[in-house]
Amino acid sequence: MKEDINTEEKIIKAAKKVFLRHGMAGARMQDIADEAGINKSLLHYYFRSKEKLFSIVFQKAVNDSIPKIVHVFATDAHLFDKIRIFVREYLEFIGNNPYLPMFVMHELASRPEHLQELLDTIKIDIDFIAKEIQNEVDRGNIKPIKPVQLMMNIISLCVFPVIAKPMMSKFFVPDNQEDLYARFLEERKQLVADFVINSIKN
Amino acid sequence: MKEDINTEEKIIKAAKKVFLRHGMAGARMQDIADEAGINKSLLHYYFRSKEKLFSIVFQKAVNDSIPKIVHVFATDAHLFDKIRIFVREYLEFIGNNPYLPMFVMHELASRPEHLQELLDTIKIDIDFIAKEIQNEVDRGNIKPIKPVQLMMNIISLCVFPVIAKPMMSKFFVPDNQEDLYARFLEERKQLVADFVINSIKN
DNA sequence: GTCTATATTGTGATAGAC
DNA sequence: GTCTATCACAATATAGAC
Repeated sequence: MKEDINTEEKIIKAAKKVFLRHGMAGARMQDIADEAGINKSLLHYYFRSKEKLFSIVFQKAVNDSIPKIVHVFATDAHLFDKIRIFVREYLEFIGNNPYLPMFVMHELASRPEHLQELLDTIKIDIDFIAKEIQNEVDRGNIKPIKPVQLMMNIISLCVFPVIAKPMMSKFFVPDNQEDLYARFLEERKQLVADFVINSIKN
Repeated sequence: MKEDINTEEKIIKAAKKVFLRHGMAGARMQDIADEAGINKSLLHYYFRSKEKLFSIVFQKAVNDSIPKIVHVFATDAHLFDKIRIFVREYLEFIGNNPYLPMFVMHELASRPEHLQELLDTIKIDIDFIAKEIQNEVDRGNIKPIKPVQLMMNIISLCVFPVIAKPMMSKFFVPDNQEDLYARFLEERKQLVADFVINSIKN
């Protein structure tokens, strides 16, 4: 059974769920306690304050989501294959964590001064990806495009449709059917890579 | 001078600024009053409650942002030209209202039950755009793609880089220079349309 | 470690003078 | 219409028993 995990882990898991759905300002310590099945004061016993608890969740969220971008590109496959694998894996990951990107971006936009330092602890190297793309351009293997722009395009095509679901499903899916949007996203695991590769191949 | 506008307008303008940055839960009535240069109780005199004031701002935000998507496509230009014009105009619009898309999406994700009814008042017809794209596919003028997927791709490529700025600028722009990201976005007014058209043209 | 009870503060909302 | 003063309650945080 899952009841065996210790209280600290239970709290963090509950806090993650509540913070990701409602953000720092919208989250309630009572809701986190309820979700964890414990008393409110225990939250303060384990973590001094709401802010401290939030920091841990936020840090975890960033650590979980950002590095996912890189590891596929550290292989020696062909660029197009890397793009295909990345899109499939990243869409899978976001599909399982749909609130994560919006949470991080909303908090960063809402109070950048509090959170910039937390971002600064992240070490991530995208230069080697940029260099690989630039090489392909220089060799004439793909159409000219700035590496960062291509990277941004790929990430945009993956992330946006997931975070925009509540807005878009009304207009894009007849009768607002839940599972239809899920299928719409599923289709994109193949479609997005094709779309990108079509655009840059010579 | 701008001081001539009446108090009601001043309040709505201030409320928009504060709500868009911090969301419903993060916004403070005191901050809205300060921003409008008036007293806190005046807010309740003009608008009964925070929730009421929020509804007005949210409704305006949706009305402002969604219909922008459509009007370009109601002309009789070539599809590729429509895409070029749309991308340029929409990126210009979002550039001037960078907090708007995130605000709407965060609120919708955070408390869909409260806001779905506000969304329902929006009447918008994207069917004629879908039909036009489908026609181009059927005639073999562009590569096969589902119209809604193409539309989603275009919107993703426009919106995401703007709302993700606080997260992405750290990794995509050396030394986190403010104006460099602005130039990065400026480039996309040309690049995004090229990227899309390259991908679908036969 | 976990609970109940309580203190403290923040914030939306109202009353009433002008 | 606009202000000052105040209320009422929600939410974070702490004290102290067990």
